[in-house]
Amino acid sequence: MPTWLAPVGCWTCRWTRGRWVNVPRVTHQPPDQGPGQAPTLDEVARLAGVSRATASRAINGGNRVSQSAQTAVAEAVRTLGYSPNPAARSLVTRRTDSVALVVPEPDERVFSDPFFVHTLRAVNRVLAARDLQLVLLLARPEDESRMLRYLGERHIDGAIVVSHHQNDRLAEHLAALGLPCAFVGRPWTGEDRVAYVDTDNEAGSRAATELLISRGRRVIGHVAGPDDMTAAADRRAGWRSAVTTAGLRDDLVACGDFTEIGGEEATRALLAQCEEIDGLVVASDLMAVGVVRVLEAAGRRVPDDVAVVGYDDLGVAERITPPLTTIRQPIGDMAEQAARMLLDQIDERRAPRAVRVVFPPTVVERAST
Amino acid sequence: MPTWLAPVGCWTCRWTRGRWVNVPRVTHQPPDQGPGQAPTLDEVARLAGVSRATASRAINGGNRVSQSAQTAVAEAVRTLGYSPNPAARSLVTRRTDSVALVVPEPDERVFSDPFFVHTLRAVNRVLAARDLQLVLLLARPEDESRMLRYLGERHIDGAIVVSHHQNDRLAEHLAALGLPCAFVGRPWTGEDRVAYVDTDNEAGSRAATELLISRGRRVIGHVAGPDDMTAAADRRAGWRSAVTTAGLRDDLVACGDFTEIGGEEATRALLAQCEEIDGLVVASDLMAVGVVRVLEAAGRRVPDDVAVVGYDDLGVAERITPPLTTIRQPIGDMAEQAARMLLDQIDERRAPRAVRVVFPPTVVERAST
DNA sequence: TTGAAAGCGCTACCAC
DNA sequence: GTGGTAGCGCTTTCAA
Repeated sequence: MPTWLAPVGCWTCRWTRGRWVNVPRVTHQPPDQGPGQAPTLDEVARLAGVSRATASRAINGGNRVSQSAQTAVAEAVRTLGYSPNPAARSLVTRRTDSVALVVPEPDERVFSDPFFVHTLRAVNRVLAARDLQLVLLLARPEDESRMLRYLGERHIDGAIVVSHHQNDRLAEHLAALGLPCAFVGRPWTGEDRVAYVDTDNEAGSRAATELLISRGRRVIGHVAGPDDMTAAADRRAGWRSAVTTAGLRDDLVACGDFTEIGGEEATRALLAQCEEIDGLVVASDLMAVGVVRVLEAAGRRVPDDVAVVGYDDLGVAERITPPLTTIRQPIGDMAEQAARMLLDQIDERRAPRAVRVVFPPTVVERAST
Repeated sequence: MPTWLAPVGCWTCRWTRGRWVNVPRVTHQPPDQGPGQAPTLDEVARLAGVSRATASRAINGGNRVSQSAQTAVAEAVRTLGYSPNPAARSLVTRRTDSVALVVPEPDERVFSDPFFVHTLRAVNRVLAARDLQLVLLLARPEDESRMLRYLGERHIDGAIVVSHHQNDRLAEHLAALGLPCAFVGRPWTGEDRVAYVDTDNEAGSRAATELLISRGRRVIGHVAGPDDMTAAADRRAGWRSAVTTAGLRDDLVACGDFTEIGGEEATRALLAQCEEIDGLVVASDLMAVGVVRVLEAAGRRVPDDVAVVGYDDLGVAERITPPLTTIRQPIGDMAEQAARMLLDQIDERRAPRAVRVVFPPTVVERAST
């Protein structure tokens, strides 16, 4: 704690008119009603003049409850300001009505990449419709075990996993737990034990490369994503397959980390390796931003000297100069699909089924090729 | 669902070598152990040859438990793969060991603004140390009631609220619920009923403006944040106070929404209103990025023709060209402090106390002034 | 140091 | 339709 910070609850240090002044803390202590003993179902029932069982039924959908009882309970609920205790409820229903979105990434990246935002929104949309609460589980490598413990304790009814890496054995762990789950992006291992959605990254990247080839480019490099993600590996494979088939160089690869900075560094490396590069297939639009920046700093015009294709098409691609040709993956649809697959498992109350759904990528041509 | 998408669980549609092929779904159904009846404390106790009470004590810190019982229980826990049922536990302890981070914002903004990332990380750091789980509650205006319900049901032990707006009466609601909470940023109303941390936004903005004045700028505009946030209002007040004191124009204000686009639009408006502007005080660095972009597009050099000061200093400011002079607020410290204030309340198990802590802003000079 | 037993607040079964 | 009642899995007295 900075030394100038007064002890909480006594003084406030305020910077006013160029100097520090101490201001006595303003405390307005409300009539200390404590943590306000919440009303229980019992009290509701009593007030409504019915039994606990009837009150419970009335509150949960009102099956086999008379109109009069229904309204009496509703009235009692309102006057008491009652809301059911979720712990008690899930103790008996064995459902928590919440679902985790597991993101095994250091949090910086999560928030800089539009990929996550889109996923999150789509998932949230599906869940909200079912009145399920989404719990975001950001697990940096160091507290992976904490996360696994949380999942194992069944705080949640199921999990959606995105951006999963090679060394987190999440798919196996979740399968072993028998916890309903769905992956966005093919897992490295255990892919036959869990449900997942993916796009055909290899085909997308191959299409990107073939586009450059058809435009007459002959020295085509690849800015790849992190080695430990399947999407990155597949995209690299797609590029390689296309350049090999065309009889072009297949050694011009540099790895980035799906960030702008990563794209910059990879491009510098590639340029140092080979000056004749006239095309670049980049594994994400965010990296492509860095790629273009470095190319222009190096005096190469895009697309005249070097044509660039990105991947994702989540908004950045069309905002930069020049607007980026890219491969679109339907993230929203994918995430929605994953959410629905999860709900299916939860509803059937059984171990995950290894369903997989693969979405098609689309080439989106703009000005960078 | 797109028409090309095969029914889940039957076929997978895969784009291979330029055309669509249907691939039969690969299903590996693990021996259906159902949702794997989790072991209970009872079974642990039986296996360890002790009573449930002793097992419970052994698991929760091991007070008043013999060494032998302790190890026997530990052993049983391990072989059974036991983990306590959180619902049952919190039913009796009346604690859920999780805390909400409430963000009443449409989710796009949350993820594009580094402010949130920094807050999130700081809060997470404090909570993880205490083994509390953070639940991110993103509440767009339309499902605010859903969020309030969630809070009212006591799924969580307390809440940290950031980026709170004028019309969500969160402070009152939380105070009324008697739910422990801490705000990051002064709430509009109910500020005498809840604990909060803030920076002295008015002083910071005044300092920014005075810096421009001391550099000889005489026509100083302000790109303000959304009207319904206290930080924006305070920063606007700081600018106004400084320009008025100096006898300068105080009508050159345009509102943005704390995004780059918002900054662009506001700048265009200001430029249209007055061509002689030679200084701009901008309420956030993110907006300042847009401001600089529009200024340069309009042929004004920064800082030669127009000097610009931002606000936040969370990384963007130093990365753009020219590096931005800005006002730094210690977000990390603020969020940490808020988290600690919340933990204090939770530990004392009583209604929130209206403690407030105000942090100082700092002028950081770079190349834009 | 231990264990029996009393709940925590709720749902769901079953007999009425 | 309704209400009594048996738990859900755990912690926490309290008496031994």
